[in-house]
Amino acid sequence: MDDVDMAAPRAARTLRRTRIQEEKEEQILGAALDVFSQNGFRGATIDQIADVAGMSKPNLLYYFRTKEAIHRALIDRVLQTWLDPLREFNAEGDPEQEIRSYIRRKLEMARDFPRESRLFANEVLQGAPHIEDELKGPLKELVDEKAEVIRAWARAGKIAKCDPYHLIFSIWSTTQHYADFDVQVRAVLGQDHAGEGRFDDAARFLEQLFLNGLTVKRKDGAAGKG
Amino acid sequence: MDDVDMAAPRAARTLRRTRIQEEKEEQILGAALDVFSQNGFRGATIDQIADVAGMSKPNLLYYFRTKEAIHRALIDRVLQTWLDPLREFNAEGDPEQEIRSYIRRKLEMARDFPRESRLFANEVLQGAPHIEDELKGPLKELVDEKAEVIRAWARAGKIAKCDPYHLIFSIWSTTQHYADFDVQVRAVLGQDHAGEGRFDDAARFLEQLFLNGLTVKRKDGAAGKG
DNA sequence: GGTAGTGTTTACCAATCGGTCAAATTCCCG
DNA sequence: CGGGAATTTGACCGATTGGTAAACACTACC
Repeated sequence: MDDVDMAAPRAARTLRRTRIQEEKEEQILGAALDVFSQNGFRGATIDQIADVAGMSKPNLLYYFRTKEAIHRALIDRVLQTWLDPLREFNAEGDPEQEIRSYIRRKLEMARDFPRESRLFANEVLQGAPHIEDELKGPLKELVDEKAEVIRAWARAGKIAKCDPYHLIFSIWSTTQHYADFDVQVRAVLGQDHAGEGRFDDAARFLEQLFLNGLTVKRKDGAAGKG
Repeated sequence: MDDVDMAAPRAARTLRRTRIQEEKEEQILGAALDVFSQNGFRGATIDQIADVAGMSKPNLLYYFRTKEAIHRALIDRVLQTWLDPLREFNAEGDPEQEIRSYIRRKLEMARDFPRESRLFANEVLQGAPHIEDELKGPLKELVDEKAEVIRAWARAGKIAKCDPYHLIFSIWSTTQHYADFDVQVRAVLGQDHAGEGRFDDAARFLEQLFLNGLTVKRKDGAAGKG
């Protein structure tokens, strides 16, 4: 291999990564997270990212040769940590407790990393043109694995029988809602919920919902369908 | 009022609406729904909309003077029908049945009008710059009203005590998920769920979730928290 | 302290963006 | 069929888009 990969960012063609490379790439990815998560891929511009990153456009393009390259690097980095909560889902643990803490962890991520959530939301919403492979490959495999865990719990009578895939979807959607639709949530709740208490309220509600549902528990246990 | 409103589309400044006006505006809004729902406001272009609508850009701009005008007309039209299911939420009905049919109606809309769902999702995700007033005004008022209904049901012991706002959020998020994150849902479910059976599965799962939760119902009714 | 990369900037490019204009065409009604 | 309004088009505009070229500045290392 005589010729270097000219498609890679110029800074990556050199052997050793310099201090400046680390710093600038960090700046760029941070700015790109801001811009891509707010405008989606098509709506984001390199100028905008360069502006937020505090550098000139050609300087930015010295580190990432194209808009796609920035987006890809960002997706790759974020996807890793994003699926961690699901990976921690433990087959040996107590089912109710596992579901409870999964919900809680996902809510914490919605609260602490809303931009990351919106980055994916934008991408998937717009047809996932850049992450199709990740969805059909690693993501599907991980979900398949965890779905089997849930199914085993249901078979063992530890939780109610239910479709494990739709259970996972419902946990994703309810928790990520507080990041992706934040402005709507805050608009509906109004000024009095200005703080971050809505995340605690959401945690309480969702734990109740997923474990007990809305039906009033009757003393004689007649709540089951007749 | 001598001078006409020059900010309005030229076609609207005339008194009688022509057949052609009706038809072309319909074409444009249909195409705009396609394009805006897939790319968001910033990511959409007039050329693209004109192309999908099968007309030239100047011709399109004869009916809607700006990109914002198309978007606004689209939002106004769609927002009306979008909130219908929530409006139908009936205080006098049976709580469990009302929640059940609300979920079902929302799922049907996710299945039959995914573009409309994605239009709003894109808009809210990107900070709702064009519909802030609608969220804080009419939407909030409608939700406030229905939240009071739910609260009354809970007080009367007809359903479990819970935060009505987060209940509504969770119904929105779980149902719209099947429209907004459709590609992800299909990627995870795989080829075997290629048809539209996933909506039926989702309906079954969500009804069970919202009414009974995941905890196994015990004969002695000990499922309630101690 | 020179020099070979490494990093940065200015100037620029073609393509696309939202939008305008005047001329050409079509439609509708008497 | 005639004529005025409604509609459509091609040519065009300045701004912005993603990206490039080359000169310039810096920095690390001998």
